[in-house]
Amino acid sequence: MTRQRTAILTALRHSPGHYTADVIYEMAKRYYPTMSRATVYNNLATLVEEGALSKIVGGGPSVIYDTTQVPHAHAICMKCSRVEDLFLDDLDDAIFKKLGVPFANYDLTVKYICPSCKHKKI
Amino acid sequence: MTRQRTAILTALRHSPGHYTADVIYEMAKRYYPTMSRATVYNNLATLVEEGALSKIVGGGPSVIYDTTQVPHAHAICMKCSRVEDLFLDDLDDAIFKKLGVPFANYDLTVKYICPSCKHKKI
DNA sequence: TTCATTGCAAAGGGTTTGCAGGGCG
DNA sequence: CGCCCTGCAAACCCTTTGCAATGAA
Repeated sequence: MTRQRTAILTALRHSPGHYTADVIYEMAKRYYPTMSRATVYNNLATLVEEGALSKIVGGGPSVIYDTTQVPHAHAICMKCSRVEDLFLDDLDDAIFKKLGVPFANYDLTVKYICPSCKHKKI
Repeated sequence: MTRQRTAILTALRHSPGHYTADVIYEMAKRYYPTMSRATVYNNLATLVEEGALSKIVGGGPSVIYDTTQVPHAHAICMKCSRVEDLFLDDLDDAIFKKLGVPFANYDLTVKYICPSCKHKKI
């Protein structure tokens, strides 16, 4: 538990949400200005392994990290890239039934146009 | 409809499955040896847009393309990276009910250890 | 003819790595 | 005291891009 790691955790706890690694880097720098990018990537990887964060891939060029702890799905807007949490009931059971063996975790990302963007007709 | 594009389609039809862009590039070269990587990427993007292929992201550093046409989920082994198709019933409805608005498509990737790798205890 | 597509190579960009120095336990 | 973590920059690697030449319709 280093100071840098504490800074990352503090930043994330202070503003839960969906962020790219680079944004988290900027957020954490406010608590520990000399922090390096590599350290952020290291710690994010560890936090994902520990289950404290989840990765959202496929929503643009960079990975998005989600601070929500409960397993759930994501809906990402194809226009503004904003991520919405989506809690589906019984998905775990449904997967297990089909797969037949235990699984580590899942990534469910739904691509859509969010109401705000649809309204704007960008 | 260029010769290069025909070569890619022929290669994919000849061996349906889950491949990275690079593997598809190698496969297509057997039908059209002077094909360039950029052309493969171009055509894969077009085929995904048309719905003839689907992308699987998050299973390693490179995108995997799936020739299966019916919407479905994927289970990817964290050891050997092999992809298994997974057909879940009623997932579309469940997503729509929670989301409240129509969606373009979804990516559901389950991470697990496949029976073969579990057995090997690599 | 016309315009999208190809091919080549180089750029791009998020992420990872190598290694030396530092600090937690 | 030992060992993992940090920091910096360079390397990495898949993917995209720029632009001239090609060829499909």
